[in-house]
Amino acid sequence: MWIPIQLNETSAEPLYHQITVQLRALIVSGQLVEGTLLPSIRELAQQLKCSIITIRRVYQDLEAEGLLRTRQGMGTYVAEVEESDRDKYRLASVIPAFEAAVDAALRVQCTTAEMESILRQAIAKRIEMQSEGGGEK
Amino acid sequence: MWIPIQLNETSAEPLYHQITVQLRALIVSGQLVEGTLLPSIRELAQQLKCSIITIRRVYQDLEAEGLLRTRQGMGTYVAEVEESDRDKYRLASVIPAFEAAVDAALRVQCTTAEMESILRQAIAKRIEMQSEGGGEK
DNA sequence: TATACTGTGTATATCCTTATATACAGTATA
DNA sequence: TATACTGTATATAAGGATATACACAGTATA
Repeated sequence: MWIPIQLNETSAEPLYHQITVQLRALIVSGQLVEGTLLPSIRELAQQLKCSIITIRRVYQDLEAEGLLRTRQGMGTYVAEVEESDRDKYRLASVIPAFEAAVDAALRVQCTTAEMESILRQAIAKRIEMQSEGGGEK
Repeated sequence: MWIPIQLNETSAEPLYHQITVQLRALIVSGQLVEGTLLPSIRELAQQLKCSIITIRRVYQDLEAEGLLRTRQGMGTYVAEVEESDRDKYRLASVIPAFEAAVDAALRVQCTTAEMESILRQAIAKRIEMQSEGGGEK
């Protein structure tokens, strides 16, 4: 089984983190449905040209978040998530990022209006980059 | 000269970074006016109970950003910033933080409306914490 | 039960970040 | 010019993050 993950070798962002973030997004957005059997750590390690221990770390981290379920000898599956918990998982990575941004803004006395304006510009910029880059990271 | 900087010893955030962020905010918000002579690296190191090299790094980083001006033997001053460049400096740390937040949000298919809602909640939460904590970090 | 898959645990190499000491160099002034 | 301040340069200690190899253990099935 092939998983759409793109690694940026030049980035300072660590391998395991790039993989975790992208795999989490695939699960939490529903692109990988509940119960799906993921590739084995050796298989995914081969696909991404990294060590199986790196993949194991990713699977472990996501299991700790409750997004994966792993059984020795059998493999790793996408966990079943309560419909009601869905948004909690979806936003678990988003909310802290926004809080950090607000912190930075408050430190330099940004007004609420300014933050909203900056947000709109950031969205515009990113949407634009997405449509340009196509499938790129 | 005393500078209002509070360090959180327990935090994982490195010393030099805590100092940089708070000093930058003091400058960029106008609480330290242009031309002000900052405490010497030895003086501030003593106040914050850290090495002079740590303070030097902070001054160097902020000088690289254009916020400080330093002269061997004389000391370190708050740089004069063009009124027109003021916002650029103010927002230099804010915009990347918002872009990172938007990236995280787009990865899990957040809508613009969702992001705006999350932003409002984050602002509410932080403002509340600020007023509770008084002068705390 | 042999085989060929799964995940697991331990031990380790490598690199980067953080923070430091200490000796050096420029500036002002008594 | 001696002194007492400024910042600077070099070298290094200590810790954590990242990534790995390799030997071990569970599961399914021919």
